[in-house]
Amino acid sequence: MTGGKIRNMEEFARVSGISRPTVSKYFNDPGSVRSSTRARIEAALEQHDYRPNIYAMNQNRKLTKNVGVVVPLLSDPYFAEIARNLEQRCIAAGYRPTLFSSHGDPAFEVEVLETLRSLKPAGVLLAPLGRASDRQALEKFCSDVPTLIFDSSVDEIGLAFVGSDNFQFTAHITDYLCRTGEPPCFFEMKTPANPNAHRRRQSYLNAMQEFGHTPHVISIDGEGWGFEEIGRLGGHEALQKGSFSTNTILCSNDRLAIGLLTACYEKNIRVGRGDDCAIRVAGQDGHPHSRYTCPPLTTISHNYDAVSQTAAEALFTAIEGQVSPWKSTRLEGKLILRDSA
Amino acid sequence: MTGGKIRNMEEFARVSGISRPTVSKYFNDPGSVRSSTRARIEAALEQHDYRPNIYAMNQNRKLTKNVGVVVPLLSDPYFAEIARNLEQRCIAAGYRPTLFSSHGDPAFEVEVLETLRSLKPAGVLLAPLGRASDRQALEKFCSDVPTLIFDSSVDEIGLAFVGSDNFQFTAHITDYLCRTGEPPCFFEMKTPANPNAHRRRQSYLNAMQEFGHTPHVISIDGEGWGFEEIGRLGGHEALQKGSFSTNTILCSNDRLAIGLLTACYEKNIRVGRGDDCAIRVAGQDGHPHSRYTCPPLTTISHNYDAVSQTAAEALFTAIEGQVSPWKSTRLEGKLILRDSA
DNA sequence: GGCATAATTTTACGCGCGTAAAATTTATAT
DNA sequence: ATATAAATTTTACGCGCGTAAAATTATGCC
Repeated sequence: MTGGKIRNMEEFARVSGISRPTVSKYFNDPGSVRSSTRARIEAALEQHDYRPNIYAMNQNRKLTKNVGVVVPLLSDPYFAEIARNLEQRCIAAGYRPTLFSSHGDPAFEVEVLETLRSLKPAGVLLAPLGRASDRQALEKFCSDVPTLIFDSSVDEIGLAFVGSDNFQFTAHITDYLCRTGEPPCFFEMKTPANPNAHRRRQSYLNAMQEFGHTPHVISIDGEGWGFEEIGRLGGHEALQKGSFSTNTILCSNDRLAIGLLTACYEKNIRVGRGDDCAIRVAGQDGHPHSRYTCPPLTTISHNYDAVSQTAAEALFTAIEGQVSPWKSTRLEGKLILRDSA
Repeated sequence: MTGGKIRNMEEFARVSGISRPTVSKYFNDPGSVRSSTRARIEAALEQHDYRPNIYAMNQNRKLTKNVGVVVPLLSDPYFAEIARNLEQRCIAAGYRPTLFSSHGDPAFEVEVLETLRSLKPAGVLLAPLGRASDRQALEKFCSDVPTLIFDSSVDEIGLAFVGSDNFQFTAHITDYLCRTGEPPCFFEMKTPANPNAHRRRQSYLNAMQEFGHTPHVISIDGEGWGFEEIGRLGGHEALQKGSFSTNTILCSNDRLAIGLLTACYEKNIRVGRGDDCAIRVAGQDGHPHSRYTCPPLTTISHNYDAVSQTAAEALFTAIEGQVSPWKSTRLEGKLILRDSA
């Protein structure tokens, strides 16, 4: 960084001894210019640290390099983690990711999509709110912007869907619980925000039938995204009423389980698989926090890396021109055995 | 939304019967045009749902309406929560917030600032990584872009600093612990990422001296932002060695406390203030998760709302032209009594 | 060395809007 | 009604870059 400040691409082209259109081409795709030219531009870049004006760039480009990443609730570490993962993959692939959270609010989700639309992104990685989402708005957005849906599926919209195999999740952990103790009952929200919850319930019912056990589902009240509190309150009520039919409780997700663990603590009920424990509790998701609950939570974890890799690559492929029919990819989870079950 | 698609402001101006420069003025600041004109534009807006091209807008505007919000680690729900709060205040004030996480990495923090710079933001709300931050890069950025520092202070850079009063935090909770049981020892990281940790240790030492007790600090090893794991491992070691001099442990922050609680669980040590409990554990921060630990964590909470409101307003005031000398605002925290101490 | 091909340069235009200055209209006060 | 200030319109230019077409130059190959 020596020379005076470079004001625009014209000046930068002059100092690097290359024509402006070629410089423009370089910034659009460094591989599209001859390697000797690329070397000269990069040498000049070291001297002058010029960066093209992104507004002027994006105004005229047919396709920006922007990628939107939208999650339902960024304050949920699960989504924060997957968003971070996706963000890094976008950067690595030469895109400019922008992060958005719907904050659990369908109206805000629509606003986010509107904002996103005005960003003219090359593509969007969208984890919809689910049940509460404005289907029509989503559909319209997907028809305008190349959108890959992840985490939670809403019909067959967008380019494709990538997420976890919730049937496998619940079947697998139900199997584990049945083999190691009393068959589990299933603890869930009556009106879950996320459609994955329905698959999990169904998978639980299937698995129990297959194993020859009688299923038992406890559906608790509660609206919104405060799952821990919903789980805690629902747990208190269920414990009070004796709604749990066995000593083993499989929760629809980890955050619900975390709330239930708190309820158990508050009711002085010892959780775990030891002889001195009254009940076993398991979750589903492999939530970043699940390692640190007391007891640490047995759960079945998303394959964060594989989900984000598959999702990101599918989007990039589509952006770069490969058209392929809508497809749903569901990845298996991995059982994580800890002390709670 | 009736009429055909509007391509640009020219067309929109035509259908609304207003000149383009006035329409432009409206979008820049709706209050700057006569109310009758505003009404006509807004009527047209209902009919045609036109939105100005943000790239063309920002290219020419001297000052964009963009505001960057940068936190050290978005997967920490504490930062996610404060980021959400700030984001909403920006929107309410008519700005366009963009969220960034440094992901705990000083090199990435610098990259974020570079990205931000090319966004030509009107202002930035920045929570620095702290000790690991590239001071020079931060300082240079602050001299180019109106930046308000929050959460963790780095010298006297930027427009101002807004955060919590860590001295008050620790003094207050230390006082509480002393009054209700054995005086606490202090559990912290040897090389904390965040400078607030130093203030808290110092405040602990001051408070203990003032109350006439002998302070005792346990400084544990560990690098990075995986505080729970650091707290858990450090907790195991300290418990093993009998490093805790009293039955009461005040942790430098909630995440460390969460890890310590897990260690206690794993060592079968009962935590709480009941007669059957061996030790008391308290945290600091009012972390969103602290309600759901087992036992629920006694802590002293940031005033999230007040911090974000003060920070946001200070930035907006500065953006809108009010120059005022650098100032540090530190807000008091509120004690939250739960079962752990 | 000559040729086909690819890369680059030249030239020129346009994107959608901000903005400034002067002319004109409208609102407000006297 | 008239003067004055404020808002709006007209006109015109420029921002920094993408992009297209044609002309030129460089590269690889036999």
